[in-house]
Amino acid sequence: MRKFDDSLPLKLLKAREAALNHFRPLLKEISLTEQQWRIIRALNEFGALESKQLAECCCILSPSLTGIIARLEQQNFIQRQKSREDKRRVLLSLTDHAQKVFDDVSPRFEERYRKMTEQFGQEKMEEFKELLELMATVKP
Amino acid sequence: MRKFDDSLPLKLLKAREAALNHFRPLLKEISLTEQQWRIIRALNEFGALESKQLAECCCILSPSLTGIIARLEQQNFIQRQKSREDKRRVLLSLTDHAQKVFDDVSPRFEERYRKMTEQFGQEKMEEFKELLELMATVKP
DNA sequence: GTTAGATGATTAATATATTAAATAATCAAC
DNA sequence: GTTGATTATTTAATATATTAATCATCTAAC
Repeated sequence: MRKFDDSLPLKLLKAREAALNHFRPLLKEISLTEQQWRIIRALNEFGALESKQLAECCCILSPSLTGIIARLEQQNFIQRQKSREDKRRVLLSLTDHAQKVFDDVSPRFEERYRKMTEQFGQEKMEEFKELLELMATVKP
Repeated sequence: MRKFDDSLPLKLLKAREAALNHFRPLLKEISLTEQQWRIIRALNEFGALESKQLAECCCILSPSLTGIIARLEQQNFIQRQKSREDKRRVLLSLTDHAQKVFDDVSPRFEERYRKMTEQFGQEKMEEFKELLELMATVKP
């Protein structure tokens, strides 16, 4: 039978852990979790987003997002406003404070990302990302 | 600047979600979490393991493992015994019940794994796993 | 205009992740 | 044989993941 270590989910988990280790020190330094930073990055790029869209693009389930947003709002990183057309929806965006923090630290993340890519190999990284995208599309 | 979607950790997360979607229905059917199943698979292959070794090979941190083991013990899936040589260590192994459950359902997991591999492509999968292993070795 | 069903967000309950601290046992040096 | 550092595990505190259920709003059909 297939060996324990020959498991795609496990290999994906271990690879992700290794990748994250490149950024954890920086995240700790600015006191943000991986998920919080992902959300801030998304809102920086897309501007205001509805909760559902944010959950979708950050790969975070709605119930988790509710809590994460509440804490980010508490820390003055995110502001919420209800949509006027559809009162069920909530629009989320970065505060000026969050934007400033992002602009300050994102170059340092970029630098670490560059180093990680360099270590791994530029071409391999391209190939790797393509395979990851392909796997993300495989339906059960 | 690099786009939001061009993030290796995010791609790894999405690929892993997609991969797990092939097995979630089965896990739900037998009322085991992904982590619980991973631990059972490990103990099936390696026999008795110490907590630390189990954490290492399952990529689960010790404090998480403590809780997971407690629940698996509660459900009569795992038995613990303290090492006589080193009273700090705990030896973990599958109960007969767990072994029986594993033997019963593992073929169904194997079948789904086979289908997933087939959908993704056999050769691509090989290549993919090699890149994943390589990434797992990259140090920050 | 009402109503049944669908949808977006939240709440609740339980499981896991993460970091720091505590506990207990071992080991190494003296 | 004590002491001090190290190691394996657990506890504590907080954050996130997952599933089910709730709540409010909206939409479509009547």
